[in-house]
Amino acid sequence: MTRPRQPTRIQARNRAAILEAALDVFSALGYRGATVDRIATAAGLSKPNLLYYFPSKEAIHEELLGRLLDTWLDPLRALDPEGDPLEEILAYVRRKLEMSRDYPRESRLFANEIVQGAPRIHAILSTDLKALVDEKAALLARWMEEGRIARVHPYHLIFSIWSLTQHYADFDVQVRAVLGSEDPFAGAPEFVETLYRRLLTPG
Amino acid sequence: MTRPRQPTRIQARNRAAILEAALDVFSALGYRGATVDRIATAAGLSKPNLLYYFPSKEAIHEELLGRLLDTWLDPLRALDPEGDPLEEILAYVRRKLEMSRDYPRESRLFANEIVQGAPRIHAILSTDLKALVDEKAALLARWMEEGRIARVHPYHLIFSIWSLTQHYADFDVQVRAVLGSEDPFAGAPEFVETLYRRLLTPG
DNA sequence: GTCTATAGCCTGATAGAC
DNA sequence: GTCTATCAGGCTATAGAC
Repeated sequence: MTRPRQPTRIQARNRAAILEAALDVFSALGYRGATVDRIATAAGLSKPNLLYYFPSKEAIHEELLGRLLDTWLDPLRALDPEGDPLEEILAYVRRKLEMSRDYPRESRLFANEIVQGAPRIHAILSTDLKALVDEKAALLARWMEEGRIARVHPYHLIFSIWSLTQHYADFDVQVRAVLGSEDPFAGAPEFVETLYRRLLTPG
Repeated sequence: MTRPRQPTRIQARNRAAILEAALDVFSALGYRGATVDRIATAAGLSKPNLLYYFPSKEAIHEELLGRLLDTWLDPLRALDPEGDPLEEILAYVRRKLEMSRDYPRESRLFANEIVQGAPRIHAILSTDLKALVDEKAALLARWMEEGRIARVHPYHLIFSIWSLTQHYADFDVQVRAVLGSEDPFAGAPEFVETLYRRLLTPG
């Protein structure tokens, strides 16, 4: 009853375990700091066994990045031209903040990659990502021209949302060191909502 | 005419060259990605010769971090209780943005360290950095109570300044990939100034 | 599919001549 | 002070038994 073409349940489970473990290790130590042995142990496998499922450390990293980039940009894609401008933007900000809270490893995986010059995803950034941002920046500019939100540089507006929200994931250690016992995600949502309301309310 | 206690000119020059080269390499590749050989070559020295000046790769990294952290926090220290609140904050924001433009390597050195959990400077973050931020957050809170700037969470206000300004250095590749040929630092100062004016103007 | 053993490379650091 | 040569350890990846 072996199925030679379709991945077996064991294969699917092991590949998933490897990717989960790799996300843990890559996001915490960066590409160079992560070792195959460490990922394998975290996934409950031996090192050669891990390399039976993926041809190389590089391949695991690539698959992780590609697979997660899409999800990561979903909230921006969801920015709806038909919705209320300010509410759409605030929903985007909120969603991004929730992702920093709930998926900090994903955020740090990208942060690690980009701080070091994005050697593996640079092509995607200047094609797919640029195209998406161009589209949404045009939408923001239209809303501004219609007077429905205040006029600011649309690209820098998007950058500000990225940086403000991802900061809580990427610089988590620093934020917590400064705040002490206070939970960062207690005050953050109210702060960013206030910020974007005041920045974008027309008039 | 050798001076056994005082560093000679050659020593001083070589140590400086090593630190300069190390900043280049560490900030671009992270601690693990940087190799002693690469730093040595960039400094115009052989690997053993570099290790004549510094006992280890770790020692170079530590000296860099310690030496730069102070400079990095100077703009926050300069926040003047006697000045005009909004203008003081805007000056701080502007100075931070200039540092991202003029010293992006320093920003990325810290970003690399912090994203990976700040293993080497965590103690400093929760003592010195926390103390400084506590002091300045108290100042901000006082200004808010006096009604001289609008009321927001002072710590998150500081985090927002850090993240917004350093984003242009740390995520430089992404920002440039999205903007294409447009210079990020053309639109950024006006954007952040508008943002903080609208956020903090009382009323 | 999973293991032990190991090849082969790279890296941090040292030895020792000059 | 600076070099060449080299060691010792850690790493990715593979070989080959089961």
